[in-house]
Amino acid sequence: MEHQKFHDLNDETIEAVTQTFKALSDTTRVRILNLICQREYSVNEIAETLGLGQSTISHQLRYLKNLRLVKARREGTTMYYSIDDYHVINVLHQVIEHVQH
Amino acid sequence: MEHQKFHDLNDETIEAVTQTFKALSDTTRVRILNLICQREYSVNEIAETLGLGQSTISHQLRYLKNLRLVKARREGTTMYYSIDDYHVINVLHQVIEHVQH
DNA sequence: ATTATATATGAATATATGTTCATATAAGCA
DNA sequence: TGCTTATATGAACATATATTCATATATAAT
Repeated sequence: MEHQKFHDLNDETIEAVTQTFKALSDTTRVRILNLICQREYSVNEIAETLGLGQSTISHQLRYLKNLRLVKARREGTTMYYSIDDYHVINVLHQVIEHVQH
Repeated sequence: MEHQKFHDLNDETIEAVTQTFKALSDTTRVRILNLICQREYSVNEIAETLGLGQSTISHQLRYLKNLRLVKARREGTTMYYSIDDYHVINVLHQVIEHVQH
């Protein structure tokens, strides 16, 4: 098993790595990402589906959008959010499956 | 690209997943894991190599040990720590490489 | 038993983070 | 313009978290 691959990590790399994992370390954000990886969802759809407040979802979507994990599309007054970084989603799914087995 | 695999996540799964990512969302813990994936290290070796206090390292090693990401071996008064969960280390390395490219 | 070395632990502190509330902004329609 | 709907935002609050300091524990050696 032991891969033994050691990385010389500079400060920027470390920051980027921990920032990515931080995005996946909150239950609300994980639930949002796991939901919208099916299809795009509006803010209200997400809030209703997850049973959380509109403001909470909006704040977390901004967080995820700043990290370019999700992207937004406007249609009238409605904003549709979808996944922008499928590599990170892949990592999320890996850990979900690891935990479930 | 789009995998479209949606998981029905119960509360326990979500907690376990976010807990795993939380372990990887701190710079000190990432540096510890990245270091000891080469070989086992003592607490002082880790502290000196990373330029951090002994207490800081010890606290974080306990954290990682509780999650069974690392394991400890005693030799006299010295404790040697090494990786216990290579699947999680693999995830860490994936993200490191993703960030670096 | 005393001393030295290595590690662990608990309390305290400072900082970071997530949610809520109230309100602001933006778009569509009468 | 005024009204409605959808979303975004900022401030406030409560909680979580990482580090530090002082001290405790554990093992070994003299």
